[in-house]
Amino acid sequence: MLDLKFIRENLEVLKNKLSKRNLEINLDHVIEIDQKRREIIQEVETLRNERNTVSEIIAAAKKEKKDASTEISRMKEVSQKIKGADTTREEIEATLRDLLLRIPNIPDETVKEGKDPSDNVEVKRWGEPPQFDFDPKPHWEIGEKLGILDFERGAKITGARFTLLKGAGALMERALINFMLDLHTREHTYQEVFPPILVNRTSMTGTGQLPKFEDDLFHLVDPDYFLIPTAEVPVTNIHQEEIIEGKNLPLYYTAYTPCFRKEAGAYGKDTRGIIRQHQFNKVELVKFTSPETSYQELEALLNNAEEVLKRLNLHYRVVSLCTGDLGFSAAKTYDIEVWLPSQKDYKEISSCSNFTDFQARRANIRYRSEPKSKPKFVHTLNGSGLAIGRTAVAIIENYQQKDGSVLVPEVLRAYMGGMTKIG
RNA sequence: GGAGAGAUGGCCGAGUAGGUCGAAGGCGCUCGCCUGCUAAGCGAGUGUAUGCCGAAAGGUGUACCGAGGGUUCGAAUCCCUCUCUCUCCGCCA
Repeated sequence: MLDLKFIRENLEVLKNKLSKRNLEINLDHVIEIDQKRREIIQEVETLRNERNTVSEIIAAAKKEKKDASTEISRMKEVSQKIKGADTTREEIEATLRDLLLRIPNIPDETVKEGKDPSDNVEVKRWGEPPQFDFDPKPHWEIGEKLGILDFERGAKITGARFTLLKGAGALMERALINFMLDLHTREHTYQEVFPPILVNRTSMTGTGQLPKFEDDLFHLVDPDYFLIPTAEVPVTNIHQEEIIEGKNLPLYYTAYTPCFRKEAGAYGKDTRGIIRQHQFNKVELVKFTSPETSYQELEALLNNAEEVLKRLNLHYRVVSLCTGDLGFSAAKTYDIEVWLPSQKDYKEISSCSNFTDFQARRANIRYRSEPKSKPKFVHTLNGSGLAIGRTAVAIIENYQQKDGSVLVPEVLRAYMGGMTKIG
């Protein structure tokens, strides 16, 4: 959410900046509603002031046992007026809030203007694609043959885009989770948390999934809860409605959770294999920082996520998303894309973003730089560190052997009971 | 799921025959005084949000006593609904 005052005072600049995103936003309407809101507030407050003043007179009169019936009947009318005006005020404020919640974050200055993913900027590359003296197979063929990925049974148990992991496949999933959590907690000083994976409407609104993207979420009707699409939601909301002491910033959290996405609008995309599932595992990195340090913290967070791929010795590149491809809540985003031999292309495996004060304002997460100073909004950041399923895909494809087996990356062996090869 | 208790300012905790309560008192914190250091003591101050006035200091209006609604000229106080916390019982990984 953007600051209403900021919108009011920087309307033209803001229009220009938001126009770089690939969507329509009507800010004039917001200004118009805000104007109405301010007028009605004035009206209500003037009436209330009258009521409060006369109430004291009535109280004094009653105490002295004097008659106050004239004032009382006059205040009856005033109260009626207050009621009416207040209802109008509430309606206007609800409308305004809903409008504000649907305005995306402002892209950072350093984000390139562009329409779609083709305009994203590659900022770095690490390692080399592996060379094969045979035709590398896609992970679903390898996985099925090895008996570690079972698509038919996943679909039978639940439906499309659900997969059953078996044996070494399940083991590798667990090993990857542990490996990543250990790396981030022991070497990158993140605190491990395990949050609820069902959250309420307020939390979803706080991080920006609601009200605009309800169709992408799995929703429980009774109670009115949602399955998280990413650990970003519960972890960022840890400090919802809190004032953090400045000396405690920055805060680093890491969490493993399953994630659930409807993938509405992705029909026909990545239908084979486990690239795009309704349920997948992810280790997430979340930071709460002061506004001054958030961009350098973003670079550090990106490095922390990259480190996972380096240790697994998987070739990847990093791209900086252009304004048209930037997510709703983000001011700046780096995607890490890992090399997939079967596609001869890079596939997103992590997305690291600075949300500046956008989520903090929605979720009301503030900090005090000095013990007595006025609370200000923190900056929130997060990134995948990494998506587990897609990491498994990358390992299966990049470490595949001619005989159909898959070598286990060195760092993972200790986590898999010393296993060096699957198959 | 059943029965009961509770939710007040940074914390503890008063305040229920409705009116001058943004809210006693204590703790904590800040500033000052005092004491050869520390402690104790004394004095003053100490919530948030937002509008208006002011260069600023500050002044002033409005709202907030878990949330929402109702009764009333007027609600922390009365009524209803909800949420959360605690205790006991049941069930359960």
